[in-house]
Amino acid sequence: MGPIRDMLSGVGLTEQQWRVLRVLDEDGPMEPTRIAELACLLLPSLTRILQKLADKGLITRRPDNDDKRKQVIQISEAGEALIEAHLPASLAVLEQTKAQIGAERYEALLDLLNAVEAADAKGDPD
Amino acid sequence: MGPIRDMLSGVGLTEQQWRVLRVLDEDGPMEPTRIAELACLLLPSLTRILQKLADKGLITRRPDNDDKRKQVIQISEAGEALIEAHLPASLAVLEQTKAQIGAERYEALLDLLNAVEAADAKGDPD
DNA sequence: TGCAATTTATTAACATATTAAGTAAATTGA
DNA sequence: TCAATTTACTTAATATGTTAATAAATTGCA
Repeated sequence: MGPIRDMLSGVGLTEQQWRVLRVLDEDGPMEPTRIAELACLLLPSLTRILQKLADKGLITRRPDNDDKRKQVIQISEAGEALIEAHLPASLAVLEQTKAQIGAERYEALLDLLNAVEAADAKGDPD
Repeated sequence: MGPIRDMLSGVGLTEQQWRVLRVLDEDGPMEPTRIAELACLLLPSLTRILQKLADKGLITRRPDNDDKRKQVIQISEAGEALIEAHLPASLAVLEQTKAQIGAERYEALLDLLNAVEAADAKGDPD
């Protein structure tokens, strides 16, 4: 992910922070547990990331009225603007990588990674 | 790598510390820079890992006589004993994963990961 | 109803990843 | 020979990964 990281470092964001922002931009407001699933992060990591994104003014938080343990995280206008400004470049990097290794091999890679995850999960009683 | 990590946590080692020990056990004494290459670690990370392994008495360090910038890291007898005691279990986990996804698919996965690395390196002027 | 078990999120503690900067030793080249 | 550069390693600062502990709210069942 070197190229994408280079792009993000100019904006002062890490890859994980960027991933959280993208999830919120794509799927709308949601609680931290769901963000963690979609962004492939553990909750303790996400807690720190949300604190930083809130400090930067890229997200807002509010309590959930139905379940007071939960909160609702939402991307801010500043966050949306940031996504809009840099998403094209991000997608271009991904497309370039896919093109260089070939679309078919790219799909095959994703399949294999899922297979390994499933295999390890079988051996791991978590 | 969940299963291997579970095994190592019982010994008080992390995956990276284990990897460094294995490299030293397989290829003999060498300098930190070479260890970093073989174990896929950056030197700052390796510096701390070597400190911890030395604290545990699993490695020894001595200055290099030819080039005083370098040092020579060597696995200790305790380190060798630890490898000998747990290598079979470690290899068994790997073989199990390979068996579950299939040897051919396992090879294909390694090839694809190398392809991605090469593609990203091309786009990344580092 | 009352309480144990579960869920959600945070905090803490330790380990690694990454980048940048710093230091010492060795090499290079005029 | 000596200033400039390169190499080897360390230190520092910031961020995430991972596990465990904890607090608060909710759930479910005796």
